[in-house]
Amino acid sequence: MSENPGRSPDPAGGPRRRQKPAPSDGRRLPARRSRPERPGTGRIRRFRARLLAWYDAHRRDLPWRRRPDDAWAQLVAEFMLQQTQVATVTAYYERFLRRFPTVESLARAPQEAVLALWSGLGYYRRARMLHEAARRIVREHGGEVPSTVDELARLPGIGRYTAGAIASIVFGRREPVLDGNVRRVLIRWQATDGDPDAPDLRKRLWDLAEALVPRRRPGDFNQSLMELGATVCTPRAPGCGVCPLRRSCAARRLGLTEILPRAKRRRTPEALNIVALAVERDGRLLFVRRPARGLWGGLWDLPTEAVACGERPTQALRRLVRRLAGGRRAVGRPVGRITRLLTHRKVTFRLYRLTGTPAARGIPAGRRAGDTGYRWLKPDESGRVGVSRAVQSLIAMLDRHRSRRRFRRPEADRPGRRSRDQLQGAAAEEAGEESGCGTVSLTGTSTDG
DNA sequence: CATCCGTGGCG
DNA sequence: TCGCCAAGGAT
Repeated sequence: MSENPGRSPDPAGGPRRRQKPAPSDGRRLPARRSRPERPGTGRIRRFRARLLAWYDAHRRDLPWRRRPDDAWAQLVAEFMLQQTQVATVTAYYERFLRRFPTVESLARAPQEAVLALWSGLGYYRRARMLHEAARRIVREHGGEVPSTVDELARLPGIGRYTAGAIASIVFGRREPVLDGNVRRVLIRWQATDGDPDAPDLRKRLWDLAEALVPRRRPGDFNQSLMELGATVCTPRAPGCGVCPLRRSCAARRLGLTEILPRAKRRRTPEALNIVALAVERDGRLLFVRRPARGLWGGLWDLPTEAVACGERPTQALRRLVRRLAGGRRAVGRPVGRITRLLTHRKVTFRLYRLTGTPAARGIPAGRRAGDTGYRWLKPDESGRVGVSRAVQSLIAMLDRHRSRRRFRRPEADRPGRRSRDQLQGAAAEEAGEESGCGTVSLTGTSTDG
């Protein structure tokens, strides 16, 4: 055991060597050799044992852990959990599985129903890919979720992480996983400097994860790593005092837990201004379908128009109304505005209500290029189709606006009683506020130039 | 390889 | 308020 020729990467640099301090000035630590791990070295055995013992004592009771043998349930969970936190997913998970308890049930379902249950969860392409994966599992695998990483990774929406997770958690295969949590844990454990997204570091981390995962209980081990990252080895203020790996953690020894992993630099989100129009007729609201690709792809949307750089929102509104009403004269009354922060965009919606009932009669006179349809929905029906959180907010704002107008007494109609949204929307409208520059054209929201 | 894709929580 | 991050994958 003193010699381990095939063993690597030793997180501490070697069986007997001490960990070299990680430079905090941005230099990288010397690259370590990464080769497949042979099981059984003392350090790695301790790592596994401590982590698994901790997991057995502290694992959270999560919905998908209650049916460990249900490959379909696990697959759904893994799709939902991609780039999404556990707390967010749990609200959607049970409802989705109740509606689609089997691969076949999802494979048969119309895309509309899938997106409706995904509404608000984000990254909607995942829903379409899960849908397609279910169909292919039925068609090509007899309805059984495949058990090897190679087969899994050929399915849409399944990459190396998800394939490893399913193979290990459901089928007990010795396959590693590397997600954001595992990456952070391992980077801290070995006090690795460098860009976590750099390919060479990624490869080394995959190699390390591969070396660490045991033959026995690989799924539990992988989950324990992720669980540790999610609950103890958190990005900020990690709970090192209760960490099962604290005795062997290089970052802790070197006082680098607050520094590692090195933060990614992100661009500041780009400002994007959108006018949206509420077109009401017979108690229904007009929705248009967004193009399948791009932002909020395939979801239903209110009619929108991008505000060009330097343009007043009202100009875009006029353009939108003209396009919808086929040149008819109609006006939009400002309802309010909302702002959504996306990963790399800050989208401001200004909502208007179309006034003038005759105008709504001829709508939609034409459709935008890329739109695949439109429909009129009653308020209680909007939950049945896929809509983004932004649209949910717009609808809620419209509802508040309506009830205010219906119930308020005239003397209550003073600025102090109006919501901030409406006030801002109205103020912006009156001021003829211009859109900020630097906006890009939103896919599917072309200015139909 | 870089960029794109949503949303919510946290300090 | 604001930046960062999350059980990533596709292009």
